[in-house]
Amino acid sequence: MVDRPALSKGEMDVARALWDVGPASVRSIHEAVCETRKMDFTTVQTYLRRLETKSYAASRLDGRIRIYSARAKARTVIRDTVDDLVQRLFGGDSMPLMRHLIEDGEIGPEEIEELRGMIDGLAKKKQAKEKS
Amino acid sequence: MVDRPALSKGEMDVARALWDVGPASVRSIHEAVCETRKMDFTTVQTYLRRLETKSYAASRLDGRIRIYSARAKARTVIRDTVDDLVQRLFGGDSMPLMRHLIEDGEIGPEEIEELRGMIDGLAKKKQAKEKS
DNA sequence: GTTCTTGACGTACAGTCGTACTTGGAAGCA
DNA sequence: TGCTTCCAAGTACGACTGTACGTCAAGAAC
Repeated sequence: MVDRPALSKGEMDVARALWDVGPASVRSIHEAVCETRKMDFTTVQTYLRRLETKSYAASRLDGRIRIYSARAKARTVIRDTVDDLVQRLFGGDSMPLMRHLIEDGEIGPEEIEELRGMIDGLAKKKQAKEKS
Repeated sequence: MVDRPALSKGEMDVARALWDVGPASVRSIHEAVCETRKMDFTTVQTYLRRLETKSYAASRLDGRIRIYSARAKARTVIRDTVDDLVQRLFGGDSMPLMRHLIEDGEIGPEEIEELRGMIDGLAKKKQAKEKS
């Protein structure tokens, strides 16, 4: 895959809105962004342009309206971003982050169950691999 | 507590080294940084100066050697950084991040046990709170 | 006491980021 | 058809980042 320059914070906010609302006009994306955070329309426009030059987004003109769509998958970007953070903050070991999330995060009872499930699943997968 | 401007990536690399080696000369910190990543001596110096103006570090002269020490606790910085990321990437919900870490991260058998323990602990704490 | 080494400190400088304002054309409406 | 509104596109610009280089003085070595 392409190796894209990392996203800045502001760019990430806009990218998230873009993932949320799917291919959409600047106006819609602007509205989506503003649900979380005030930002001028033209600022969003600028960010979208930058996302495009960094190959995180693509756009086409539909009449006189420009429609932006995501080019990079959210999952990939998230992976890269998190990996980078884990690297930088903990030298690559993700356990401290996990600890932090479990101990300081707001986790409800349902989520606790989900976590248990995920961990069991992981354990099972490990065992299966070991046998083979 | 003081509200400090956020750390940039480079600053964070140096801050981590500073936390690791404790109060130390630029040279020692430089060496520590370089274990993970090549960086010029004077670059480290510049970052330390910036960390100081941002109140993440303090320094004193010991003879003609300047000794830097951390002023912000690693824990705090980590919390702020992670919270910011979670906010930006998932709108504040930390579960997706957890999912990512569990599914994509390198987690050994021991760590699986540790995670189980942490989750049990959390569940117990929740229950206790509910009763009161 | 002249040269080498080590460090602090000031300065630099291009690149990126955050945040817009401005201009000019297309569409809608009075 | 002239006025108003919407949007794209260009431009701007100070702050922050990454990455150093150059200078100057203190101490070490000879």
